[in-house]
Amino acid sequence: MFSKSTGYALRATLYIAQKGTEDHKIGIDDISKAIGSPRSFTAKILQLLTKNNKIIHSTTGPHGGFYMTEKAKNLPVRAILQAMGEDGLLDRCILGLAECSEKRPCPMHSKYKIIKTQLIGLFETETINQLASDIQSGKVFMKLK
Amino acid sequence: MFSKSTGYALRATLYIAQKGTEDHKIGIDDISKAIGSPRSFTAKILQLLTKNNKIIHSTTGPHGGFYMTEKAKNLPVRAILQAMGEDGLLDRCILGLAECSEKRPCPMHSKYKIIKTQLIGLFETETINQLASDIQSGKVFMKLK
DNA sequence: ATAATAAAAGACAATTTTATCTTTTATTAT
DNA sequence: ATAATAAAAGATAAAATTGTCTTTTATTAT
Ligand code: FES
Ligand code: FES
Repeated sequence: MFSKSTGYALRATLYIAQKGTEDHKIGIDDISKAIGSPRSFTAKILQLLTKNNKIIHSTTGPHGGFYMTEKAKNLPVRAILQAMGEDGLLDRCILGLAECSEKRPCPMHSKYKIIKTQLIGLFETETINQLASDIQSGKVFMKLK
Repeated sequence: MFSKSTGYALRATLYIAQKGTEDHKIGIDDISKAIGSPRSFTAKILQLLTKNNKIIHSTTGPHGGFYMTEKAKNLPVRAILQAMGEDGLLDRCILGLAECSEKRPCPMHSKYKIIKTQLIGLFETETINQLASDIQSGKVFMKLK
């Protein structure tokens, strides 16, 4: 569905939401180990999330690291996709046409749009901290390998 | 969702299903113009579809080109994904975990699986010629640009 | 047989995505 | 002030995807 990068972004954000607070920040080393992603590459991705949409925050230096504000934790998961520039993917034509629209629908459109609506709804209604607390409950998981 | 290649594969196949019969084969030039895809690249992709799963057939020489048997036209659209090796995509974890399973579900799993089931069902139940005839009815479209 | 046609096959190139490594900058604690 | 820490920034590289171009092979019609 999404790119590897966006997968890392989603999982890293959920991890930070779980463990990172303003007075207990999480280092990139911890994060990349926890979610099973390449360290430096993940660092780049987190920079996007701090700059573009301020989903996560970071500080340098000792005791520095990544964390999220309570406000940001209440954002829908979709906000992460937006920060990664992959939000549009949810709206795309499943057959790869330039755009998915009612005006020039592809042969899959009428049936796919119902699914698409649910998909967008899912990313729109689920919040980052809902998912994060589900992980902490121990019933769901997030490590790659 | 799918790669560009798979998009071309889907659209090319639907075009061939519409226009190509054993005594009126369709040339790669015609196909790539019709669906708005790079000619030579599309040719490669069609080779996969002829070799791997025999979804489409082809002959060389004058009056040669691509066509489909009636049997193949009754295949589900999913068969095209399979031939392209992207069938697994439908089953993948939306957060990018190594596998999507009930045993180690990600935090999106329980809600996503309902959508996923519909998605797989859609590709499984829609047949190539159903979509192709919808295109011929003129109500739906398939050109990239 | 020969020429013409069209896909198959192969070589290569451009682009995008993913990944690694090094240097710099900001912050903290001593 | 200085050393230590950790992210930011930058440079570079590997891998995968997408795209182009040329040559070969198979088929048809003359
Ligand atoms: S136009 Fe193809 S899914 Fe909407
Ligand atoms: S495990 Fe993530 S969607 Fe099933």
